[in-house]
Amino acid sequence: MDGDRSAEEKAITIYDIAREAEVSAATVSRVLTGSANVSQEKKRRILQIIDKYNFRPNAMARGLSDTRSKIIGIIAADVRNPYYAQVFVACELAARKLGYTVLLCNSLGEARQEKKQLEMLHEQRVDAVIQLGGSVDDLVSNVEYVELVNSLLGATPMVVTGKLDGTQCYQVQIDAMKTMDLLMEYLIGLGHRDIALIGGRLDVLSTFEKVQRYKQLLQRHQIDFRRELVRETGFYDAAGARSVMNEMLDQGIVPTAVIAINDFSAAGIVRSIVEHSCRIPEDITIVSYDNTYITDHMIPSLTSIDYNYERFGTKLVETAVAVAEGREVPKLQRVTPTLVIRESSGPARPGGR
Amino acid sequence: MDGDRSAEEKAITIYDIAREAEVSAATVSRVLTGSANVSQEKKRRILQIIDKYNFRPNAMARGLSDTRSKIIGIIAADVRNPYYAQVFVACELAARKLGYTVLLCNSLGEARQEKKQLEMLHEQRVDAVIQLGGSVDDLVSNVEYVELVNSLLGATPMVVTGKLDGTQCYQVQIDAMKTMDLLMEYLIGLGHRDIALIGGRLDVLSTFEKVQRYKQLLQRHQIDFRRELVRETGFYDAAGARSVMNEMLDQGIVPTAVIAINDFSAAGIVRSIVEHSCRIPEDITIVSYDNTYITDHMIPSLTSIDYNYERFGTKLVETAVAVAEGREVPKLQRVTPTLVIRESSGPARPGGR
DNA sequence: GTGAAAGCGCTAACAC
DNA sequence: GTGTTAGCGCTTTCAC
Repeated sequence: MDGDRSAEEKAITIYDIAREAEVSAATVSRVLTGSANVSQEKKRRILQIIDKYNFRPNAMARGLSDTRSKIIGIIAADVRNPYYAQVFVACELAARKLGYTVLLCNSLGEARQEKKQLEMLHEQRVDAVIQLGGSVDDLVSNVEYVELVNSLLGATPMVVTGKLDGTQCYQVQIDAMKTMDLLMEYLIGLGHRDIALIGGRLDVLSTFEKVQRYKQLLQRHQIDFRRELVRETGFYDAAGARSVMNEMLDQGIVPTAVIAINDFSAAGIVRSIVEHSCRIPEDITIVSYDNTYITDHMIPSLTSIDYNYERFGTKLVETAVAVAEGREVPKLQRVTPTLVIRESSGPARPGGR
Repeated sequence: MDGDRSAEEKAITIYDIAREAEVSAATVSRVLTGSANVSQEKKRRILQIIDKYNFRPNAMARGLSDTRSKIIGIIAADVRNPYYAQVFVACELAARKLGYTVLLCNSLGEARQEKKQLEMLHEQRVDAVIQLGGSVDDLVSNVEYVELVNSLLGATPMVVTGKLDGTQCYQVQIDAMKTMDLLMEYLIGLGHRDIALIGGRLDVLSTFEKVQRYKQLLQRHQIDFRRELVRETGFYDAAGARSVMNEMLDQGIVPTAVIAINDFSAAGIVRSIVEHSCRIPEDITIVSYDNTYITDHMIPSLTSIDYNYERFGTKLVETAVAVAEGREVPKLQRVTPTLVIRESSGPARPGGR
């Protein structure tokens, strides 16, 4: 019957269904939305025809009339980073439960892309946007982006995992201070005093907060802060962390423990340590952030900070949906991290400092 | 001025712009789309007002009138798997270049979700759907899904990374045979004859093809096929591969090389080997599929098959766009894999079999 | 319970 | 060049 040119077929509409069922389009719409009662008989007829053609209402037409797209836009820095992938999938699952769909964009760290994507999501009339990382991680918010967000905020509520100074964005943050507390208490409890902190950039909010907290905690435990033990790499990847760790060890600086800013960095650090013929955790303990599956795949497996991705995603989406639907939500919410202990950490080696 | 209830503001439309610029809506539309000439003066006025309000045309309304959404839907099995994450990002980048946006859904291996998502994408009137993995990987296609796809294919063209028997889907496949050729030639060239193949499920098309090819190649090189060296795990994760490898080694079966069905599996296999006090690659060589970043993060780093993700994504998207825009494209295209050699592979140990 | 008709925001003929 | 006018495919009053 229908050849290969089937792409040329006129799309079937609610009117086609109505005509064949010998009812009005309004009635078809009623059974589609369940917004009003329809007689059993007609309902049955309509449903059957819908099924016969595998008819699906055009979401654009629907969106035009009721102005709710039931779509949540998500701007992530890069889903190839398993941290974002996990948050994203958690969001998708949570959204699904609430009857929403998610639309994902990757900014790949480019501020310009971020702007374009936010505008695109707005054009798409998503009901809300969730931004995971990117410029909302900046210690000092980009003015241009703030302006754009402010101009769209009336139409499109936003929830971010960091902050955006000068905007009314909702925030769902991981408690960065708390993550450092967990790590440091654990390490210090194991007798570590020479604790390095490696990776990341200080103009990233969460990294900045971690370093601050790290210093506070050293002080609280009366451990001298050694500037040479804290190293930015500028990135959150393995290569950067590896070369910085190499540098450190080559300088004869050998901490008993190192905190990696994320699992990727940890991978690089582990390699550096192993190549310097040190054992993990006997000589050097290593712990990290994010608890992505990498932690399990490495040898030794990695002690890491977990955020409970499911809860994190749920909170992000619930907040977005609540705001989109006009309900009250606190402007700032926090997610509580936990520590997952694996093979890469142990008591400080006797020789210590 | 505008308090926190700004969400209640009426959205600004093309008519608002037109009124303020003292022109007709059509003229505004013209400058928006660039579809016709408008006098410099009016154009300037309009642009300025658009900018003033940060106005963005409603994509739904636009989509309703011209029936092109400029969106490509992507159904992936699970972006938390870096293989899919890499393909997806490659698709997103390629789509961006062609002026398209991508909408991602994760089926998470649930056939029911896949159906729902395909229907949703169709409701959204995406211009095409790209399906990465999931049921299109099945050796024998699911009848129900085939039916659904066939009913939608008229409206929504599909391109898949596997196949869907009984449909007119476009296919962009990785040449599975070729991947095995690369691996086996390399290993046999290094003197390996006891080559294990571990992980995955035989009812997955690409895995099935790999096993078939594996057998063919053994025969061609006059190496006896040893059934005990080929083990399905049912999954593509580390845990499954690890326990199967443990089993094998505990039975005293010690290949000189093992091919892991993907990088995750390789991670599990490496752990098993290390825990059995064997060295890699001196005692056992290990190679795998996908060349995700894991390969670089492991110690030793992993020799793996790469697909050139950028080219793969580009081909997927170009095919989808071409079909959506009514251009001719071959029904079946192939992507050529390459072998990336790292630390985990080397010559067969003398003791061999 | 059901149909007629208006309208959502835009684009695309069609006149002028 | 520019305005007028139909739709695009739905939902939703408003009568009946």
